[in-house]
Parts: sequence; structure tokens; C-alpha cells
Amino acid sequence: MPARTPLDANTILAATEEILRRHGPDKATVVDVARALGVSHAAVYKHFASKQALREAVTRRWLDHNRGTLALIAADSAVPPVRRLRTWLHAVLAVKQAKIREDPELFAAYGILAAAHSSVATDHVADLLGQLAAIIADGAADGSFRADDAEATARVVFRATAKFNHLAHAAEWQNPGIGAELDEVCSLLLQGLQAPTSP
Amino acid sequence: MPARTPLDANTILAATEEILRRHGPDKATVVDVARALGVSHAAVYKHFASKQALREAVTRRWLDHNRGTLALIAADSAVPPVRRLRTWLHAVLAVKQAKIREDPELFAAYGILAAAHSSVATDHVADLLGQLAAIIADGAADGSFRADDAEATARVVFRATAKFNHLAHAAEWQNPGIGAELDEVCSLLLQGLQAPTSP
DNA sequence: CAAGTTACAAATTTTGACATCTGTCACCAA
DNA sequence: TTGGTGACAGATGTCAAAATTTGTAACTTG
Repeated sequence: MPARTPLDANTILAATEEILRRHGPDKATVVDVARALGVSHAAVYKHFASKQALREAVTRRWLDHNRGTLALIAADSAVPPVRRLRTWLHAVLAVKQAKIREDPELFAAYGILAAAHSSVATDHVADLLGQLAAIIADGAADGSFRADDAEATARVVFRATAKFNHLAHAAEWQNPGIGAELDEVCSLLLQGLQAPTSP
Repeated sequence: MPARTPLDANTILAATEEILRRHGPDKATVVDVARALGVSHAAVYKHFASKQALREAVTRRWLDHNRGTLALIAADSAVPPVRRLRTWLHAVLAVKQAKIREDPELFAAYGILAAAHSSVATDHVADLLGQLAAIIADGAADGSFRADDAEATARVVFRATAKFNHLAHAAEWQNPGIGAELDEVCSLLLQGLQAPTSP
């Protein structure tokens, strides 16, 4: 007996997100998802090739949800690039702190994917790197940064702020002084980016 | 019947290190250590208050083993501070890479202690920070660095190079490009440290 | 008394039988 | 043909019993 509602990918994703939130990434099964939808678990496999693929789709949706916030900051040409860079790096930290606080289970799911080198994670950092490169390119254009290759420079800045954006440090983001720490690192990096070319 | 050799702390540490190497940190028990020494496990407890204390003592010894290498680089006043800082940061990475490669079990044991916020770990980073501060102080003294507080600056530099010294990134140290990455971050940081005071 | 022993309770780990989950299949219905 | 089903094998997870380990204590010996 086929289900009344045709069951599309989005419905499955929503149910999965709910199950993930309730059970956590380790205990959430595709059988649970199917049960929540009132179908057999094989039906889910008609839409997603594997549990991994399902998790990736949910996580991608979840990450995209507030991707705009950061993009907006990165693209805000009203703010000079020097300040914008600092603001953006703080915003990245703030967004991740918020996600981990509001959705610890989905955050954990993301962590699992990142550990497995899923494209969800690499795509996400590629996105962030692109935004960062845009800020740096703006700065190079108006002369406030000395950076011949914006993308390469973005990677360097991102690496130097790994403590504030890399999942491996998520536990440390609870620390109250973390914002001040980022500020200090920002200051040093901005000094380096603004330094006049030494012949 | 008391053991022929009186069994001192150092003998226990050597045996523990051996057991740890053979069994790994999760499977190494103090019963194993006692068996290797031909005594009852209670004898070990006469010298070390707990398994934790024993592990810490072994790990501390293991860390101290080549602490001198880095200290030597940090204190080598024949090398100008700018180059010395870069060399030292690379050496920190190299030492950790070597340790993880030659002694993965003991490295894992260190990781466990670090995760448990053991003083072994905090003392170790305090030691490294001291060496780093010394280099920066030298640079401030001879005018090559602009740093009013060498210790604070050392902390910032250490944080900005977290990817190359923090345990959480150990897996990435296998990556062949890691040395080049550190080099790029070093260059940016050195630009910042050398920048002339800007107002 | 310093350094070891055996004996023991409590916590932890291992084990092994059992249940569930993942992914695939052949089949069914609109 | 798209979207669904139930049945299945093999991998993985669960859970309680059994074994081991941790840490302590009362006891022994030079």
C-alpha cells in the first residue's frame, strides 16, 4: 500500500533532521527515519543511496541555512576591508558557537562528516575561503592590504586562525576569553597584511 | 619473598614505557607492568599513587627526553631572532612529527593526558611558550621585533600556529605540504611582528 | 619502617549471545 | 517507470554475566 503523500527528498530530510536532533548522530538510524515517516526503510533508500548520503544532505542543508549571514558581512563594501576582516573572523566564530550551542547533535553530525573527509566539510571551508579571499581582494584593491594573491593569502589567514574556526578546537570555543584571543591574533595578522613591502 | 633488585621508581617507569609501547595506552595495565617486573601490582602502588600518576610520570620523562633540542634552538643567540623564530616553529613541528612516527603509543598516551587537562600537558606548553617568549624578547631587545610584552606576544604567535603545534591537528602533520604551510604562516606573522608602529 | 606480600571490594573491561541496522534484492502498484 | 513493499545476509550495536583491573588494607619480612 503506497503512502498517501508521495514522500519527496525534502520531507525525508526534515524528518531526518528531527530524528538527528532527538537521538544524536550515533543513535539516529534510517529505520528511525522511516518509522517517523510511516514507510519502510527501503523507501528511504530509493531517495538516498546510503545513510552517509542522507546525513550529508541534511548537514549541507543545515550549514546553508545561515550561510548568508557571513556572506553579507564579507560583501559589505561599506565597511573598510581591515575592519571587515576582523568582523568576519569574529562572525565565523560566533556562528559556530551558536550552532554548537543550539544544535549540538547536528553539529556532532557535521563533525563526523568532517572527520570522514566528506565533501560537505571541504565544500564548506571552500565557501568560507572564498568569502575571506573576497575581503582580502577588496583590501588589496583599495591599497589597505599588500597581497598579490588573495586566495593564497586567504588560506594563510584561515590557517593562522585555525584555533577559531577548525572543528578540532570546538571544545575551546566555550572558553570565555576566546573572543579576546581571536582579537589579538587578528591584530597581529592585520599588522602583517598591512605592512609595507620590505624591498 | 622480596624481589632481589629493590625496585626503584625509575625501573618501574622504564617497564611502564615498554608496556605502553607494546600494548598501547588503552590496553596497558598496571598489572602488566607488575608482571613484567616480577612483582605484585600492589608493589607498584607503593611508588605511584595511581595509574594516572604513573602514566604522567612516564609521559613527562618521555617529553623531557628531547626537550633540549628545542631549548638549544631558542637560546642560540648566534642566529638572529627573525630567523630563529621561524627555525624554532619548524623544529617544534618536526619534533612532534618524529615523536608521533617513532612512538605512536606514547604519543597517544600524551594525547589522553592532554585531553584530561593533566599538568603534564599544561607544563609542556608552558615550557614551549617560555622558549618562544625568549626568542621574541631577544628580537624586541635588538629592535627586530616590535613587542612590548614578549610573553603575551608569544601566546599570540603560538595560537596563530596552533595548526602546527596543537595535538588536535596531529593527523594533518602527515600531509606533505605541512612544512610549506607553516612557512607561509610564519612569513605573515613575521611581517606583523616586524611592522613599524603605526600611529 | 621501607618494601614487599596476599586478600579483597568496587569500578571497569571483555565476552558472547542476541537484536538491530544497513544495504540489496525480487516483486508489486499506479 | 517511479515509488513503494517485504524478506534477507552481513555488519554493527546492545546488554548482562564473567573476568579483569584498580586501589586499599591488613599482614610479613629484613
